[in-house]
Amino acid sequence: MKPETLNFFEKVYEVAKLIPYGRVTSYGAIGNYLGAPRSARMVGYAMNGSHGKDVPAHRVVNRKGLLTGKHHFDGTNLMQQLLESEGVVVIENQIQDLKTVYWDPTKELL
DNA sequence: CTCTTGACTGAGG
DNA sequence: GCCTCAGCCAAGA
Repeated sequence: MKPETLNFFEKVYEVAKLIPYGRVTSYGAIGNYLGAPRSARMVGYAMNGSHGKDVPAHRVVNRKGLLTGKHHFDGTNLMQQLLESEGVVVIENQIQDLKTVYWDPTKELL
């Protein structure tokens, strides 16, 4: 049995918790930090189970800065509202100045 | 076991 | 910069 697979979900949660206030990152960045740059979809899949945990899933978006996971939140604009509350400018599910608020764990956290 | 789906990404036109 | 195609891994039916 490969414990790494089981840790994968937990690792995703840990990294998500490490995201600084007012910053966002991409699924691929987290996956890359975990050593699985090709498992970006799995990161999103893992986030699917982040409900009920202290994981700021609203800070995790795709590489385009698009809030693709907003449909998984209760409200229709909850995810966007949370980000804007942290100082992140979001328009129509699209993060503005992405490179400014972008946070790469492999560069910033390393 | 096989097929489908998904909170993705990179490459090509 | 935008659109489309293919690759990727895991879970559910």
